[in-house]
Amino acid sequence: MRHKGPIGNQDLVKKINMEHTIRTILAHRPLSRAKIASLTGLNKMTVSSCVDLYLQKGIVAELGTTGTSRGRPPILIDIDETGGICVGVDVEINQFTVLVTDLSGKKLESEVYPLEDKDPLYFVEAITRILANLAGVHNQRRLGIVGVGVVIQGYYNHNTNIVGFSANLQEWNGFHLMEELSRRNPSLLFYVKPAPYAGAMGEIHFGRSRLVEHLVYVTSSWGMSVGVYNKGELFTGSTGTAGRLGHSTIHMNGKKCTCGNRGCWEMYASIKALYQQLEQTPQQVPFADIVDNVNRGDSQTTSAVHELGHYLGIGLVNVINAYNPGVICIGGLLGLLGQPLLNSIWGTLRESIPARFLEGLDIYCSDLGELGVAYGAVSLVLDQLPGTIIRYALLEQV
Amino acid sequence: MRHKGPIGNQDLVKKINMEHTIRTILAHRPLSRAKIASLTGLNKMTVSSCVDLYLQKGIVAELGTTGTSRGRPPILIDIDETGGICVGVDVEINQFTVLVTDLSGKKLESEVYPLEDKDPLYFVEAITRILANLAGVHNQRRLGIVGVGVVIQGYYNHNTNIVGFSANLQEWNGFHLMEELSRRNPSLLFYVKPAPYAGAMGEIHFGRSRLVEHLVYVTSSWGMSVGVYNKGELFTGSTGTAGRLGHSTIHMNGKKCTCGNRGCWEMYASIKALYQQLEQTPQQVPFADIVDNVNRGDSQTTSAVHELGHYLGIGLVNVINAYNPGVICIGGLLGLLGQPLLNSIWGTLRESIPARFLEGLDIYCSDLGELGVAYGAVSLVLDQLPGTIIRYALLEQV
DNA sequence: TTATTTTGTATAACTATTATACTAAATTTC
DNA sequence: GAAATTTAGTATAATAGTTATACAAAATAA
Repeated sequence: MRHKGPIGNQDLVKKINMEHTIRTILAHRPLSRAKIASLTGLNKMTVSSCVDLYLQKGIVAELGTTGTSRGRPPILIDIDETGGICVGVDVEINQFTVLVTDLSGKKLESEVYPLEDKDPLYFVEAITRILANLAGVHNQRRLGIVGVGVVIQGYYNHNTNIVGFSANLQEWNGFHLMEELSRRNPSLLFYVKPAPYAGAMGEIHFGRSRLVEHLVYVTSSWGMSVGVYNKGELFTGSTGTAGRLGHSTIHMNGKKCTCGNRGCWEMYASIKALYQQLEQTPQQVPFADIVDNVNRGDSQTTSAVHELGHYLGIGLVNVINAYNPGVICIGGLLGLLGQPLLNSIWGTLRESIPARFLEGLDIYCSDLGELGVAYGAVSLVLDQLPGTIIRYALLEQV
Repeated sequence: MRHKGPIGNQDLVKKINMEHTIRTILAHRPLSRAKIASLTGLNKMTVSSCVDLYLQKGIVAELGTTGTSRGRPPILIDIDETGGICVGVDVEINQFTVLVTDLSGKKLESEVYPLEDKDPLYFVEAITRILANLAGVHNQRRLGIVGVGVVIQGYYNHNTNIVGFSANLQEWNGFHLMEELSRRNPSLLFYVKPAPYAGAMGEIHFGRSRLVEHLVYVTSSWGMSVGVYNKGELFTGSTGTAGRLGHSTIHMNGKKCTCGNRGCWEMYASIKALYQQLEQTPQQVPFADIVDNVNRGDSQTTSAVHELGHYLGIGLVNVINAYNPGVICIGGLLGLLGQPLLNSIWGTLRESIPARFLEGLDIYCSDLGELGVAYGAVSLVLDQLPGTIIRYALLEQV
């Protein structure tokens, strides 16, 4: 059992510096070689050699000079964002959404497909056809499909690559999703994550939390869960179920939950709980109407949302104590409730946690909108993009 | 704001391979050069050159040959565990314990000192004298004091290096501990962590969890808190208060807590709660007597411990959902309650979490005994030992 | 005694970084 | 308007750690 991490040699050195270079370009583009050198601390020549490699492979391009300051004008380098596409797939109960972006994350197209059959193999076959079609349409792009992020209902065991437990799509339980996807699409890279994890990653790449190191993403569509982003990566726990807080106990003698436990957070603070409080169903009152009612100031809805925020706040006490995040993002349908919900949450937090533990904490509602989860799926690809690019650039032959 | 991680050059390569070498020696000592090469994947010559450097500096030594298999007998290499000392300091309310070990973590000596003055400067002056004395006593050791782990009451902000909040030693709140320690001991490396974090690290280095990747350490001496170890490092959160679960809500309309919140876990599952349940105080009945009573089967104590385990279990539901650990270790005084407590915990867990989320989970009571926290302090030093050794070995001049 | 096996070293080739010197191309100054 | 200055980028040779090859050392097996 050998010690972790690659061994040190020239290949590793090259890889590391190629990574510094591409990450810096991605973060500050467009950029001159000189600027890359000063930002990374790399030697000018090292930067030139890395950039040359990327240029050769057509991954970056020279944009020409811009004469702003004095001295020889810099040649701006930029990634060719049209050189490949990212695919994000959000699998819901009755449908799945496919979002296609360029390498900068800019949306190119999105489409919703029905999930006609709950059998996961149906999905695998369907997405395989869609991906084959996308590969054809975008075949002039040098890098093709750089990765496919798949956001699933339920948990995902990253050790076994098996769908762990999906309350909404029971047929998927125990399915070897990665294996089936990879077998049918051997040239493609897949990244599978549960929705709250992808939500967290989405906020880091597309939301208000670009440079954040510690974020917790809270989401409820019907049940509830959270995703934890910590110092550059998702906190998954040993088998991929970290953040299953919908079933954490906030009221030990409270309402009986479907999971068998009592007083689960999602019995009080989920969309499900909100509908119960309103004595309505989504069939009777679509969630958009509830949002409208809150924004209009409807008293019954407002008070229900206030109560929801109170219970959300109680659970967030536990989130804050458990993870000590710098930022909490409320996503999913919950996030659409906006400021009224936040006000209520803060009221409860201030009563429940000494102020020193709330200092600097930012809580906001996601503003990624309807495609939020699909953007989360794309962010799984973007997160690995530097590695993908480097591997391509360092290939011996094209 | 430049991208994280060092840039790639030959120095880095050397450092990486020196690290592979020393970590492999530490993990499998004693070891031949050939074995190091095969374990690490490094080239034989690379291993030879790294080992030579360590030999030159006297950090490792050749033990001579052992002719087991056929072929030329290997020369065994081992670290000189007497080449330096680790110091661990456990600061409690009225006293502090200093544990001295060799580089393998073997205890050399330990001593308890009274904390005569609550002013943190008193402690700083006292430990400075003790360290100066230790440095003198062990001055024949090449590396001297390789590090000092300090375990404090309360939290510690790793960004500001200020003691965050200490309920038991209020005088320490806001104290620049690291600065004061380093100013007086400029040649020493200090590692400061709250007790539950050090507890977790101690289990990884000294306890039953050597190769564990995901561990949560739960401790109560009076209040409660947890430390989370995740994939090689402590999970601290953004400001170092992650794991403050003693004040997480398990009963939202429950007992009023000193923190202002209601239904905090530690109102039900801490040593404090146990004494309240027993209507006793530690002055009347030392904790050791409670442990004796449980082991003797005293009915009142047994039922109180059973209840404690039930409440612990409820909070552990939240721990399991939040962190998805592979191992939970019960430490501090709580851990002394042993199997009766574990039985009660498991009873509650099985009622509260579907079995699939408990699969493979190991829960045990720490068996590190009285010096457990002090060993945790030493483990903070051992955790950084490879880095310390490498820095020393790569120094230009001695 | 010889062949084989395994350990460890010596040597030269390889390659990415790096320091130095240099060219390129702009603005500022005189 | 020419010269000086400043900044960007390249060319070249030096440096240094890994690595492949060959080889020496020291044991067992045949």
